[in-house]
Amino acid sequence: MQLSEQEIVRREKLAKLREMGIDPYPAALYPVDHSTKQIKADFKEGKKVNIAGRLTSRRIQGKASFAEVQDSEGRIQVYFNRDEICTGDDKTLYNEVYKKLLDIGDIIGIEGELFKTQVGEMTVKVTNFTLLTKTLRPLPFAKTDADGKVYDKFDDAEQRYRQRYVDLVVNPDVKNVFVKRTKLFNAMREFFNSREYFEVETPILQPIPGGAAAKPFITHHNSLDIPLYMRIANELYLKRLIVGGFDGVYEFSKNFRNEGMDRTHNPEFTAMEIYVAYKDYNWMMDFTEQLLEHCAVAVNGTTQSTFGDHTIEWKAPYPRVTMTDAIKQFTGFDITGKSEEELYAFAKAEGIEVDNTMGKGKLIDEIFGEKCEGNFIQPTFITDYPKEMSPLTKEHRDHPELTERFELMVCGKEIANAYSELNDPIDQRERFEAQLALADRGDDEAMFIDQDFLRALEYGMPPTSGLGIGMDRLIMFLTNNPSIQEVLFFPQMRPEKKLNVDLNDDEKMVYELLKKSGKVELNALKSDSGLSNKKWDKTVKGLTGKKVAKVEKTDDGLFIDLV
RNA sequence: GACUUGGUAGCUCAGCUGGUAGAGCAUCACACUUUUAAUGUGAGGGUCCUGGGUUCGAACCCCAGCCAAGUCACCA
Repeated sequence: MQLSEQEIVRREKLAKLREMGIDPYPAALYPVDHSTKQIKADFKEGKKVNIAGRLTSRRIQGKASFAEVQDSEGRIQVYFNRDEICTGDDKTLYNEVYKKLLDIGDIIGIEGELFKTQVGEMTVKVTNFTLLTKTLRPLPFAKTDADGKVYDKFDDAEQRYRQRYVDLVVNPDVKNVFVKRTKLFNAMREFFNSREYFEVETPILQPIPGGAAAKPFITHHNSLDIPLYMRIANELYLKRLIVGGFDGVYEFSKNFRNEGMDRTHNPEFTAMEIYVAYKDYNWMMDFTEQLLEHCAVAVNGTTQSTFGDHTIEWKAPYPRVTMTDAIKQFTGFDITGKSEEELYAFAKAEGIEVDNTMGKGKLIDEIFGEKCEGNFIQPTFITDYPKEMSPLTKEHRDHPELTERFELMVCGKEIANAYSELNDPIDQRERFEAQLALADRGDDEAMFIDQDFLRALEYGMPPTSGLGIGMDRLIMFLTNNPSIQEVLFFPQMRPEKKLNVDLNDDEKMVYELLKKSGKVELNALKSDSGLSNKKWDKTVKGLTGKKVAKVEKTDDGLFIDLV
């Protein structure tokens, strides 16, 4: 393994500590009794505290030193004074251990008492300290000047995502996004639980991937010797539970879709789905806007949030616009009663990319997606989707071509999708069959037929309304992050390629020559090798870099030898 | 999948027309008892993403590839 200079220095310090009888990774608990936040909130001069955290900066001035310690809630300044820490004649703990063997990033425990410096900074005067964990790699803490300007912020997206642990340690704003994420989940649970809806878990490995139109990941179960799919949605399982007699069930479900990745799509993502018996989609719209107002306040303390240039107002109620009206509003075209041919011709004329695998529903969806979707910035319910696009949704009570479905649009993106759930088992079977016909026509996302789900419906599901919310997207809007990777702890990345430590062919050849010759003058070996200047240079650098050979400069010239 | 941009020290970045690889912070050494981007002096630290090519000579030019970000396409 190639170590940088700083890593080598830290390993040497580690060994030195052990020689001195200091365990750099002690087993015993450290009796923390204050967080940095508690100290600042309830500051009393002279109060004794025990804190623990990482050393994030140091300002050493001879016999005294200021440093900062960061725990999970923030930072506080600590003051190390040689004669306070080392009351006797032996000044080793300060001079050696603190000044020379500790590094920025190390995790230490501090026993001390509170005071304010001449400048008024709340500070812990250290009376004793304990090394709790030595860190072997330098952590890239940023520095902030008096004007609040940040220097050397660790902000390369690739490095931050690949090493999220580093990102979290050094970028408090990043950590805050994830704190808010969890607040969002907690707020939703609280909202549902207070209404006595029941949190459940349903299978992630499914024999039939249902409940959405998407490409699944496929895996294989060895004992059963069958293919299994990772779920693309949990809808059909939750509805089975409504059949089973629960009045309201919900689940935060990790879903998996084997599709493209970009700043709004990760192969695994989290949805929340809730189903409530004896309700319809009108009720669900009221419920949704109350839910989101509640969540916005729980996360940000206010009903408003900022996303890019937009200020989003989450306060209920939200406007409700039918899809037909939305299309009429933005294109002037009335889709009511139009045939597939007429819709196709209109889409074509508007310059929308369409092809003949598309049925009526998909054409309407394309027109809406192209011409309308992006215009809805403030939370808006778009209602009454075409039947063909909604195979799990009850037919609209007044318009047989439409369904009782809504999507909630925010900043031109869908964040929620809800129906009056289709509970007519015969209609449901026909809708699945229509999906099969679409699949035959070339739509590779059309749904499979889930016979067991149909059997469940045949036993009778009460009228039910269901809602799905894309949790990742919602938290993006609530934390002003345009990229899904910023709201996932560990977004999917291509694996890092491992460095090749084996010798390549040229290096092997030179290695053999060197083995025969022993220590030899550099240029002589170069001509023996027959390599070009560039290849020679690469090869020798490769060998020395891998600690196989070494180059020495003496008065007689440059020599190379095996290590 | 297409296009654009980027990949140089632990971090953030500079690097001219192709001519010995730079800065700040970090690290190391010395000084320094209330600092706060501490300060002063000195030192060390590099697979310039990888592999080819052009050239006397490549971080830089050319070709191929890898990784990422952004835009678009596809897609909830």
